[in-house]
Amino acid sequence: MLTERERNILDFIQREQREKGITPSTREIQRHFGFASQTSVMQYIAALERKGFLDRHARKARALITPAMKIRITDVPIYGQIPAGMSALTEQTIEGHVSLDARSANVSKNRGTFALRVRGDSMVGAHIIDGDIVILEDHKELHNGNIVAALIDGETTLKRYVVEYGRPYLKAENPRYPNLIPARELKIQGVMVSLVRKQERRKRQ
Amino acid sequence: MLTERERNILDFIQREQREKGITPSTREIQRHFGFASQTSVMQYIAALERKGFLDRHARKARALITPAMKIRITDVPIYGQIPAGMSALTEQTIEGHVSLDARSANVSKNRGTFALRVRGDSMVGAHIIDGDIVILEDHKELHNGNIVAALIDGETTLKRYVVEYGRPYLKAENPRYPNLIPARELKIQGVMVSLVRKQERRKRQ
DNA sequence: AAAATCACTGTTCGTTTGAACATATAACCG
DNA sequence: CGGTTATATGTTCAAACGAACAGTGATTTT
Repeated sequence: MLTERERNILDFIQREQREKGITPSTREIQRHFGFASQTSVMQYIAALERKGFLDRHARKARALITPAMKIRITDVPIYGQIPAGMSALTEQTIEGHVSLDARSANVSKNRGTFALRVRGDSMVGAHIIDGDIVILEDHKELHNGNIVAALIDGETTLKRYVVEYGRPYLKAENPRYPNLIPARELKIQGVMVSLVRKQERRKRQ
Repeated sequence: MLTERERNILDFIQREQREKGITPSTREIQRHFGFASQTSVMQYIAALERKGFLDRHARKARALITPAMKIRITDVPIYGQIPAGMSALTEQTIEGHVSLDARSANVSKNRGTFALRVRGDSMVGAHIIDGDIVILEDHKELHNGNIVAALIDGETTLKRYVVEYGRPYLKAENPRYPNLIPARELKIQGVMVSLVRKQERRKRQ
């Protein structure tokens, strides 16, 4: 699959990355192997990329990516409270981040993925408790029975989206909370795709 | 230790590295934060380096190194069923992996961290349901009330560890399941530290 | 025998990138 | 009030870097 030279160059790139933390530039590779021309390296890199052993960002410096580091980790921002309209989401309102691999979080790429820290116990019936981090996606097809983050009176709440007799409403999964029937329009901010719970040490809940 | 701006910039660098595989250039950071001058970024990077939150190779492109990067994401193996004794954990019994950052998963370094896919509804009272992935740690101090994975009759079960009148037993968080009082010894395989739930699309649960 | 692949050289181009310098403002501290 | 720190702006420079083009020669494949 790979020629010896290609193998050596790939090894060098990976070793450099492990040891130095950054991938070598084409000229560093050139120097290490004693090439008189940098073009040689360009050709090897192109070959490695074509064969799928290397990924890269074109026209950027030190932008080689070795397959070892290609674990698909998604970085999801956690919002304490989502202000009116998804457009207003800025760095300022971010409480923190959760990072987890796309598969376990069941997130798709290129969808607006965000997270909310759950407050209160209005969703205990769906086994979502206070302090949980719920991961949601914008631009996702909304189905009956999905758990959603919705904007009600300028506040974001987590509820189950239910359509009954053709009319949608928001259902709390706790008998102590009322269902919300939208007066005019229902602003859905995201559909729940997964949940992360950090277990507290002492407290029993 | 760090100012808010410094923190934000460090976060951005780490996030970019995880998502794109390469660290951002100073001008990319500049653009992201809307600085009019690239010098601003240089100052922040110098500050972060001075304070020990960032390492770098001077005069090289994209040569920022985030020391935290290397430890942040933990790769946790998911076991379908843990066979007798932790020593017997092999690759064969691994169902998959979850990767998430140590902070959100609240895992410590150098502890045996592993995950279990929950089967059945014996822990619904603790809001842990069928299909959930529970992340546990071996070698963790065991406290009264912790949720643990324990080995009972060659089978691994998830239960709450309760000590009453000086005697430990395993409590199911579902009235339909009996508590387990250990006959001889209680083999605790891990203490729950966090939970990941993948929300199913159609099914309402 | 022609075509393709492998393994290079030498040179040029233009962008990307880190670095430096001078300057400014607002907040806080003693 | 002066000194320090945090937070910037605007400009310039040189080095680093990826990319492209036009070749050469040896080996292997068709």
